[in-house]
Amino acid sequence: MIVLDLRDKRPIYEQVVEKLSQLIVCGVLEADSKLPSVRSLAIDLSVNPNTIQRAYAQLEQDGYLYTITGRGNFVAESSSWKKGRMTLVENDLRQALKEARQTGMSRESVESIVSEIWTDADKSNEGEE
Amino acid sequence: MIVLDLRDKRPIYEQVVEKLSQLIVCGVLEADSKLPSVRSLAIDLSVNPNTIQRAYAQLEQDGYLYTITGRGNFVAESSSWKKGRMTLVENDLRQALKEARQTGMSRESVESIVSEIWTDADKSNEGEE
DNA sequence: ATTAGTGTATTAATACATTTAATACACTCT
DNA sequence: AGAGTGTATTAAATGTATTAATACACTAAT
Repeated sequence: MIVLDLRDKRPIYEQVVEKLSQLIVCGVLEADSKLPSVRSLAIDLSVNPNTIQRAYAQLEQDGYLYTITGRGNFVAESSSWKKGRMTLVENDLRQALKEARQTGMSRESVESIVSEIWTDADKSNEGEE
Repeated sequence: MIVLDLRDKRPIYEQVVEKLSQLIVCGVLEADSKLPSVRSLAIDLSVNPNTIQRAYAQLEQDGYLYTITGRGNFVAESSSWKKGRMTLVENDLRQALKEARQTGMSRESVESIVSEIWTDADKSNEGEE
């Protein structure tokens, strides 16, 4: 389902959170569909169950999934994460734009990149070498 | 000269790198002007000299300053960091824009934020609560 | 030459976060 | 009852950040 990058210096649970939340935001994982169990995903990724549990706890905290004890973890509806995700994303964008301007990037260059991103059909993910 | 945020979970040396590089990029620190010595800045921030040295080493690596042994550290010319900084900033911006689109932010909303940032006179730094 | 100030390097000790490991418990479904 | 689920706890191993204490080489001023 997901693949870890061992060269990534971030904690494993953080990578799992990122990958799964992206799959949910993209719509690849439908609302109310069942996610892999803590133990099965741990085995799948060759990782300790505690690590997956931590990731799932974070994902639940952020509204990306809901838990039913004894049954499993399920993808939440977009209404649960839309708001929080939007503010996070907007803050990131503002920060990036500020630094771009501060570094001397022209507004035209920025507009060009915006056009590029919004034109490009549906390039789901970047090519990570 | 700079102030540390103890609530920030990032390493101290990383905060120092961020703050100083911003001062240099903004032009607050002129090229060839002398930076505080490793020891004096360490005392100023109530931190170990090794931590400052690590920050300075990183800043030199990134082209923000140059070192003359026995004399001190000095602010580098913009040509030294402009290129690397620009690619970093552009990558951050692309990533932020991709996530914004993915989350469902409209292009108009993005354009609005771009206008806001490029209109705003010269708000050097955000308000960090 | 001596002294003070500078960058640089090394080693040890401590603190903290991440991760693994081994359990144990409560719940759900069959 | 049994298998599968989420959850909680404790201990140990690992890696990084930081402090601490030195030591060395260079530069500038006297």
